[in-house]
Amino acid sequence: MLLSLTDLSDEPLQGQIARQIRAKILNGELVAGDTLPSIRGLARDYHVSVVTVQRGYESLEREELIHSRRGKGFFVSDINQANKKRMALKSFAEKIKPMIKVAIDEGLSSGDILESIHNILNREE
Amino acid sequence: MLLSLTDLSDEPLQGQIARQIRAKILNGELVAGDTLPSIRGLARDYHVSVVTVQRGYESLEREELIHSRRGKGFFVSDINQANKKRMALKSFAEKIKPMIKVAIDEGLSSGDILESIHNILNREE
Amino acid sequence: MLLSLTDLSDEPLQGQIARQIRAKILNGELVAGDTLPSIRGLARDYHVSVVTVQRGYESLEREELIHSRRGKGFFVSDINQANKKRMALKSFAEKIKPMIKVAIDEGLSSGDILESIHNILNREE
Amino acid sequence: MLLSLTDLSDEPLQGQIARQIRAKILNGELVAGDTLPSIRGLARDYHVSVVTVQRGYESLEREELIHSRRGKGFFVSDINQANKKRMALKSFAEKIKPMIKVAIDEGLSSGDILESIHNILNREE
DNA sequence: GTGGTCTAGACCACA
DNA sequence: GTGGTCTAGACCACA
Repeated sequence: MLLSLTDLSDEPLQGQIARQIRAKILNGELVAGDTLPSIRGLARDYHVSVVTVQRGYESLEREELIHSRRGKGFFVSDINQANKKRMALKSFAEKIKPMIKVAIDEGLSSGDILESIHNILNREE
Repeated sequence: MLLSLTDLSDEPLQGQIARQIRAKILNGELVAGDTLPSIRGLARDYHVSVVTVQRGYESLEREELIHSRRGKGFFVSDINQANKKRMALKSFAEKIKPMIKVAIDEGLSSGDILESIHNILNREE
Repeated sequence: MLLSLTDLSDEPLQGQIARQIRAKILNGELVAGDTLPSIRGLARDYHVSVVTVQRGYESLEREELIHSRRGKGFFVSDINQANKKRMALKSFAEKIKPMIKVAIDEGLSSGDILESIHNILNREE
Repeated sequence: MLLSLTDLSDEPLQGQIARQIRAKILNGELVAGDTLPSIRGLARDYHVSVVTVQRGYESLEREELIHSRRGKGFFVSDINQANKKRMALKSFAEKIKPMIKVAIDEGLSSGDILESIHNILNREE
């Protein structure tokens, strides 16, 4: 599994691990039943602590995106396509909502906000 | 000055102070030359430490939204209307960009994202 | 007497008053026996506190650049030309020395420093 | 790391810390990737408060001379040699300029000023 | 009165 | 272990 981890970012390492694996599951790169790298292997490969990987996996487990089988490792759980999209949308909306509140408090209009998002989307393409 | 501070949030108190005053300046509720509450007064009124208020004010000072006058207190700096909007838009875009990247990584389309924002804006109104 | 006082600067008001009058004495604009504005008059004209002016005058008194006559006000003291230059040079050297130490600590050479001063002098002219 | 801190000086402790570490970075004594003493370690060793060290480090962080890594500590950032010299020169010029203005106001000539600097440099060597 | 600096503790998330 | 935030006091210069 290819991850890109850096301790220069504000984002905690455990969060980077969870986020990148979560994306692979939600966008279909990883599918139900796929095995995840072992905690120790991933820790070794990326020079991070076993505890750090463990905490990343725990987040995904709590979101029911992955599950562990005793002695066998971690596996991608079975989530149907509709649910995946629903999860992605829900987590996006939850993160974005407070930022929009702040923007409105600062005097931006709905139009300003939509235009800004539009511009970002165009640049991302 | 009316603020709403809580230590139940993940957002640091100093950040809550800075954010709420920033909004009042950017949306025109506070204008150039207005005085801010004294550090000690605000600390007393909201039962937070003097240092906490000071750090909030320091952020705003670094953003050049406010400035202090020796022995007199803090004052709202002079920023023109165009600049206010530019600042609000810039900070919004900067916060929102990484979240949009994540959403795209998770398989959401531009349409999904715009629709989600649209829904949030409608509910906020 | 024309002064330029601002509370936007880092320099205290009392220091601004002392500095500007000191310059007028050392560069000959004010000469021995000249009267200084009354403390209350200066305070009124420049919208600063009487205490602030008083403290500025006290600095100059301690430097023996001015003296008060009971009930009559403040007067410029008698200092000969050579002494004026010596005083200006001494205070310049004292302020500049620690800055030069810092510059050398930061790895600048004597040449770097002299060149920088040279550039500033050219621009000031 | 060897620092010399004193509360007898007018210079704030946090400023002394920042200044001395800044010098070590700019003159090459500390290089990119070097670790700084931990905030708590330095506070203990020099009998100053954790907050004081933290504020010193914050200054250097804002100047982008150092950066922190979560749970690991502070590290010297990567600045190339040319930039180091440019930064040292710029900060020197900025501090020195107002003092030269004062000296000129007090009637000193460019020659007086250059000679004074020259004398100081000779004594420093 | 005001802001600026400082102390000596504390609790938290993260590695 | 590390940094980040916070408290409840203190003393100072300045207006």
